[in-house]
Amino acid sequence: MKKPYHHGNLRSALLDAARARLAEGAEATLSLRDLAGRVGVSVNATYRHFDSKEALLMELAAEGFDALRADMLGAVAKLGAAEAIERLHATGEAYFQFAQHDPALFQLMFGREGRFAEYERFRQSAEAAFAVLVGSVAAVQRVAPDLPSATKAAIAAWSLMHGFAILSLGGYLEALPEDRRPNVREVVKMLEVSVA
Amino acid sequence: MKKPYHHGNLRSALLDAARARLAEGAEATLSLRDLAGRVGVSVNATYRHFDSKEALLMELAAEGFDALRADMLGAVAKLGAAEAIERLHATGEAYFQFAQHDPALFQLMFGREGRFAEYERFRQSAEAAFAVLVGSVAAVQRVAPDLPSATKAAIAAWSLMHGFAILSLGGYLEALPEDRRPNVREVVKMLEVSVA
DNA sequence: CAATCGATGTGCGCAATGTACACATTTCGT
DNA sequence: ACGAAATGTGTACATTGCGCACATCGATTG
Repeated sequence: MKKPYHHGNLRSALLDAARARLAEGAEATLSLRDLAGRVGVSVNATYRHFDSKEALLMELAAEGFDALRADMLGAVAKLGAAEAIERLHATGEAYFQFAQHDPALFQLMFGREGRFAEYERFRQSAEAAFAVLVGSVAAVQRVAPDLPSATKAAIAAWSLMHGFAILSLGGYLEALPEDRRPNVREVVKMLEVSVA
Repeated sequence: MKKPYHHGNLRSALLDAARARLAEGAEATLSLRDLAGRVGVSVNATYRHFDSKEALLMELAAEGFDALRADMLGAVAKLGAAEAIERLHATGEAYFQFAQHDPALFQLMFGREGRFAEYERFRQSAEAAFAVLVGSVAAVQRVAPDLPSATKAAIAAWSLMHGFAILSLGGYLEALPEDRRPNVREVVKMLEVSVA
């Protein structure tokens, strides 16, 4: 049994390999040659499935948003029936956990100075993820999700969680003794006031 | 008048060139060869002043924190005598303006997944900048800056401003109509509640 | 004042990387 | 069955960060 000329589904295989490398924290050293090698294919075969390395990373980032959305929805669902504020807490905590769980992917999703925002594919996934947050916030406010107050509060909430995630990942808080820095739960609690 | 063999102060000249390139938004395409060329020197001359490209970027990022600190202090100073809460607002707004004014530098300061945090030089500057925020927050709380409550609130405040800055720069908010997204001032106002 | 030495700069070279171009192989629709 | 579309390979090139040997210069020291 020798390996066939055609791979079968190179595209997803490449993405899998890339995800694995990211999980190893090797974002900087992620090369197409490396990916192609792992999948057992020549470098240029990758260009049949992605216009460029950027395009491949963009796809990865977009899928990251899909996963983030799923995580947040899952966390809320697991609560079953609960107060709206509890659901907001769960949403925020899921956001933070996601960042903790796959820091490199998280950085990829946000760290390119919005260069990915040009891709429709990317924007859609990012917006869908954001919509979950808006929903949670709107529920707390007991208003329709498309009201300015809901989106504004949601952006504030997103900002708070996102900033905290970045600062945590970057190690900017490690200089402080543990009792002087808030944990996720404490930060999540602040969501309610910023949403009020 | 021909140019001398020795440059005179290559180190700062390189940093200036790098800053200029960053201001042009060319973070990704910032090469040592490019910098050396602009300064009129061979590539390897740079290695007499920086151990690696990373080291050069780290220095840039550290100086970024110094500048950020100066900006925040300056904004507060310009207020003269004022309510503590006003000073906190000014601090937060200065933070955001800094990010807006030099997005590439800002990303450099935070976007490397904290890889710079290993450098003492970097950590010191970052902490000094953070100390300004802690001071502003502590003043509002009327407590000593080294109390847990002050640093915790300061981290929350930092998170909020930082997250908002990143989301703005990344263009993640541009999908929303203007009247549905908060501006800096509105976000800054939320600092008081998260600090209360 | 000249010899010397450390600091600074140059040239050449290497391995890795993204990507273009020409060509090979396979699959599929008609 | 056969030609076209899809997919993969090989070669090649420019760019990049960086190492090594050597050149140049300013300061120190006898």
